[in-house]
Amino acid sequence: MTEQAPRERYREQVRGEIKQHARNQIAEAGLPALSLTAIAKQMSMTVPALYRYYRGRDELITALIRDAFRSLADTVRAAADSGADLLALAHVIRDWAKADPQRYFLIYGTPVPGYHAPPDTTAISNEVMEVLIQANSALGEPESATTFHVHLETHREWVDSDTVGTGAVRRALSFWTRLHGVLSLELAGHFTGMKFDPALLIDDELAELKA
Amino acid sequence: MTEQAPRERYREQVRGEIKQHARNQIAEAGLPALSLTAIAKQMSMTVPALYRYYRGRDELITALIRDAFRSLADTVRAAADSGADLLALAHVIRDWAKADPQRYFLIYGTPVPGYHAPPDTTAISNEVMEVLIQANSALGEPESATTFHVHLETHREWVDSDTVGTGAVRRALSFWTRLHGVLSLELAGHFTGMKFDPALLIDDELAELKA
DNA sequence: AGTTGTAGTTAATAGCATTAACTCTGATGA
DNA sequence: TCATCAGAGTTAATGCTATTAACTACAACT
Repeated sequence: MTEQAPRERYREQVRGEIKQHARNQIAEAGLPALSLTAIAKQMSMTVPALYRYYRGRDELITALIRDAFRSLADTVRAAADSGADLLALAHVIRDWAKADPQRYFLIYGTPVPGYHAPPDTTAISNEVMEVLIQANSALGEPESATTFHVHLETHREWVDSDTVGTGAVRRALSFWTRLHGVLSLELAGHFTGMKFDPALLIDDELAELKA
Repeated sequence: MTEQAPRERYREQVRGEIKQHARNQIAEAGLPALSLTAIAKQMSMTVPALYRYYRGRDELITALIRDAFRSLADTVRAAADSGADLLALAHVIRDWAKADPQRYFLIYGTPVPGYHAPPDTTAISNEVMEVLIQANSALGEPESATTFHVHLETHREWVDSDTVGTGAVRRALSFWTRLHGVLSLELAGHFTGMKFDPALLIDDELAELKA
């Protein structure tokens, strides 16, 4: 088997370049600013040439969303594997988000009413959740069960591993929603004017999580 | 002083109609789907005629954002004035959001990098926060101060009323961020597949708030 | 060496926002 | 009452945007 790749390799190369330009545009001016025309101009190509690499604007965006999820999942898993505790994990995610806020919003921002992410993308999303649940399984189960805990007992089919306690699932959900709550408002600039440090609020919110 | 209004009244009437069509479009297909062309068609007008009423697409969006903030502030204040407790307040906000998710995202969704809301709009946003702080001042101050609490002591100039305790401010922030965390993920559909009831998660998250 | 697929082109279509220049009409002041 | 003036609405034009179709040229493979 010789190098049957040169054609395919070039293709992947160009696909990557297109995505890079797209990422830059989104990072600078948001998703609405993503323009195939602008990308083509930057690459010294004509616009229709881009259609050789992506079916259209939507497929390009979908690819970017998938990449973003992949990057987040890898980052979170790497941190968890190297023994980061929940607080450290939270700050790893925050750092990832702050490095490129629009990438975070690409994943967790305003949804487009019609749009449904392809199955492989939601699978990656679940990966993140699985890591969070695992990270939360270190702490034990609570002695007193809250209403939601009881509710979760009978609504946790979506969790892959049966071995993990419902308390861990519940804490993972708290972790995720609390972190996202602070982080998304911070990234969206809703705290500007209020001069406190969002990182400290996160610390506080997650400290209470252990209770 | 006679009826100097007919002209001005008609103007306000049309401005309202334009906004209504805009709201419908956004509710159905998101902000990117907002099209002046479509609005003009629905109103049997030509597109440039709309420019008599709004400087352009951006000013129309700004007006919608202001209206959304106004509606939320009024809703929250009304609930608070009629003696709703924190949990009830949370569900009032959730109901408001679920009635028109895209309106919620218009306010708290993905930000446009360049965009800064006009001062009068951020003022309304502060109104909401003030109500939340007041609602949280009913509960007393905690005996033990967390790190963030201490931090907040010296970073609360943005709070109008000096009489309210820092604990109330901290709880208001927790309330807001926890609610937004769950709500925005729910509205964005990130819980679909996980079959639990987000309302119960909110109850749980806010129950822990009292601690 | 000829065939075939792929990258790239040009040309065309259609939708979008925005501005300029114009017309008409209803209210207002002399 | 009539002239004026402002505002609503029009048409026309500009310049973006994405998308599709039809074509060309080249490079790989048989």
